[in-house]
Amino acid sequence: MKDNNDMPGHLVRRFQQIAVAVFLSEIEGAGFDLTPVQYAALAAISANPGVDQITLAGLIAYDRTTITGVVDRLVQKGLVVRRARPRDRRARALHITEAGETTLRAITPAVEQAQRIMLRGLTDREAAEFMRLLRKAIAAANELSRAPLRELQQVIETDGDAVAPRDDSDANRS
Amino acid sequence: MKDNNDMPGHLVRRFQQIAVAVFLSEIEGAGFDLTPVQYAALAAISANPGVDQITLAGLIAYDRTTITGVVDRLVQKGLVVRRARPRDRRARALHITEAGETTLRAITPAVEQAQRIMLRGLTDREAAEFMRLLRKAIAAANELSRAPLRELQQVIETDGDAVAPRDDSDANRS
DNA sequence: TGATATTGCTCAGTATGCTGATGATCAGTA
DNA sequence: TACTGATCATCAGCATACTGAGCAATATCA
Repeated sequence: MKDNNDMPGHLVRRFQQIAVAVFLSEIEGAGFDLTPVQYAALAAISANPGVDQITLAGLIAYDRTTITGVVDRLVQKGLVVRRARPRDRRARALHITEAGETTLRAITPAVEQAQRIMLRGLTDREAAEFMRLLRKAIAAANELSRAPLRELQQVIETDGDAVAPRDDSDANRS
Repeated sequence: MKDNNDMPGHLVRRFQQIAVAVFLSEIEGAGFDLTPVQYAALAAISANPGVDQITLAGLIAYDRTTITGVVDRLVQKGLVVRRARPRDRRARALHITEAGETTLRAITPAVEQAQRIMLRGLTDREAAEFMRLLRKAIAAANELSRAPLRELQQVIETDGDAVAPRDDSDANRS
């Protein structure tokens, strides 16, 4: 029988566990209280003001039912606001607040430090190869989970803000 | 600002998400209902009859508070039994049942197939390198999470059963 | 326009993972 | 033996993730 050490699934679970612990430790050390998931969502909202939750979920590969709670917590912390979108009252346009931007800038060093720490066992060359292989494996299996990564494909209808690039003209690709 | 694609933490979270989805899909396709976490625990109990929960947790790097629920579910499914250990009434000696062994044997092909599918984007050579890097990175950061991997180091005191290889004579190794 | 399909979001329920606390038991020692 | 500290296990509480269901609003097409 195969050993756990030969199971990519088991190894990845273990590394993910370490990655989360390192992230939380660094963020807390910097005086903040934000999970990896919340950080990724906050950064994505900052880069795409006015996104709706479904689109946001696709950008960072979260499940649509998970994103609700994550945004709830970001709103509760005052880092994000949900606004109604006049053109589509189903959607909630997400915007980062001043406090959110401030937090995002302030924790970036800790976030980057965390990435280095979790790879401390690898040389720079190995780390680069590791990430290349991860990206390649993920790309080939993206559609196998319920929450695949989705590129931004159309202009986001906001309530007035400038927004991320969108292109309805190529709506006919697979 | 760094992109998500440059963050090992984010990439690993995504791959882990895919790995779990693939595992569940293959297991369900084979007609069983077992999570990756439950499978690893079941396999570890099978290989180490009579282990207590803390030791089991160390063997597969689970948190001690998580293992309780996992074992609960395995017991509920009739795959594992908890027995009192006469020499230490704090501990619960875990044993796999007949049904557990049968299940374990029956799902092994699906488990191995799942490992192949999640790496389908990589060549054999890349897959091997990927796992080597994962193992190396994990080894260097093992102690950074609350639930580090712990090798089996002493004889398990059971309630009469034969037990995992144990050797008190070399108890003085690191 | 009216019926249907789709979309954005939320909720209930289940399964990890973690923090921190508690209870029961055991080991070592004064 | 009484005390102290360590160990095994569990629990409450919180944060992901997912399945599946349902609601409201929009889009589409006959």
